[in-house]
Amino acid sequence: MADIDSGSTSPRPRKRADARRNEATLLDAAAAAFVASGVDVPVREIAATAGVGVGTIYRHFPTRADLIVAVYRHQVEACAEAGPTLLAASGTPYAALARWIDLFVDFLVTKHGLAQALQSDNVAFQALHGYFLDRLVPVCAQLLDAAAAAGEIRTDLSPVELLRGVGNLCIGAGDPRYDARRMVEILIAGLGVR
Amino acid sequence: MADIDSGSTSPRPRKRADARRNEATLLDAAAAAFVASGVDVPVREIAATAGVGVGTIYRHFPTRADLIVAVYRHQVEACAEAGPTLLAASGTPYAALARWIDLFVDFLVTKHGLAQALQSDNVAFQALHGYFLDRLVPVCAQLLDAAAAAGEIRTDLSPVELLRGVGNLCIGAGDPRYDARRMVEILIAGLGVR
DNA sequence: CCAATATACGGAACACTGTTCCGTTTGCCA
DNA sequence: TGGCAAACGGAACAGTGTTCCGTATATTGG
Repeated sequence: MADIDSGSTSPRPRKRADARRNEATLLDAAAAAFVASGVDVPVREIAATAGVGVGTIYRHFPTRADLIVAVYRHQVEACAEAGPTLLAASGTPYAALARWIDLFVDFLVTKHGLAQALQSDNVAFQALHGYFLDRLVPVCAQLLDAAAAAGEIRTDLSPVELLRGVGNLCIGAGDPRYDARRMVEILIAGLGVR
Repeated sequence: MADIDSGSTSPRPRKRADARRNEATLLDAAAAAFVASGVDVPVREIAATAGVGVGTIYRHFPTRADLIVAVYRHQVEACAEAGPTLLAASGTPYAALARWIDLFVDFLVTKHGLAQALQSDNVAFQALHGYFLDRLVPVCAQLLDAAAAAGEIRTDLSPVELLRGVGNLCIGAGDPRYDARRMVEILIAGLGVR
């Protein structure tokens, strides 16, 4: 590469240094705030933690969903990539599916309020919903198809429905009187052919 | 305090006529608004529909949950009472449980936003949560115990968890891409012993 | 190194919630 | 019919998300 950005294919003039710094600070502050108070934490609180104004948040992340996606992108990617791996490594497709769903549940139950946000009908959260679906539905479909082809599970369930059902069951995890993992386990058990 | 209201057991001086009239009007308006816009419909909208001020709503129903409970009380009672009936009429306790859960799901999926509200951690909704639990947990427990005693289902699930799981699965019913009834059916299937 | 300027910032302001409060109205009873 | 407790209406308050624009500053051409 001859110089910093040689190709005219990169129409990105590179952001100002303070902007890049603020974006990183914001991601850290948001991640911390999400852990401490859930993904519904007030925007002003994140801004205060990061030491910036609310306007700065909205310039970097036009909607709250964009901020959430940015914070959790790595983990969602990891979950998506684990799908094929598990399919190759597990004894049966059904077992792989069960283990993959476990990963998904692990992710959700440790993100206070995320499962709830995923089901919100608020338009601001559609990007969030969309990102999760775009990234995870194909993986889920692959596992589901494999298990169905092996005759291990019922075939009348779409990947979107399964993900949504599992997401729903994870709402309110954290309450000691409600074990989301067990509920999902029962759901997955119900998937098996009699 | 010799008289005025002879029995000291009746401390209710009977409300003013306009108050009783307004309460009824309010219940009708709320029921209509819930159907049209879900249980999250703004208070001002209900007030406008009923032709009263918002203050009047809050005098009759101190929290939003009280209003929701008042609107749906009859239906919840009916669902609760159906439990023992089904247990007596069905072939097996497990079948009775499945049919009773069906009733519960029918109720929830026709009440736009109610399942979501039931899981809200907002303190104003605790009364709602509490009412549902008080009324339905004993019924669910009876069905669950009977099925467990018959050896038909796994025994490590509490009535509260089951109700909550089913409630969760009903969130977002109404979306044509998500069949809450089927998800609950799968969950109940997963309850059965292998 | 300095000035010009596009970029980014901060936070006041707006819109929309639920909820409270209190001056005004009204049904009820003596 | 007069008085008053009960009930009413809606303005006001508090807490959200989101937008907007005057101000500050990083960058860059001279």
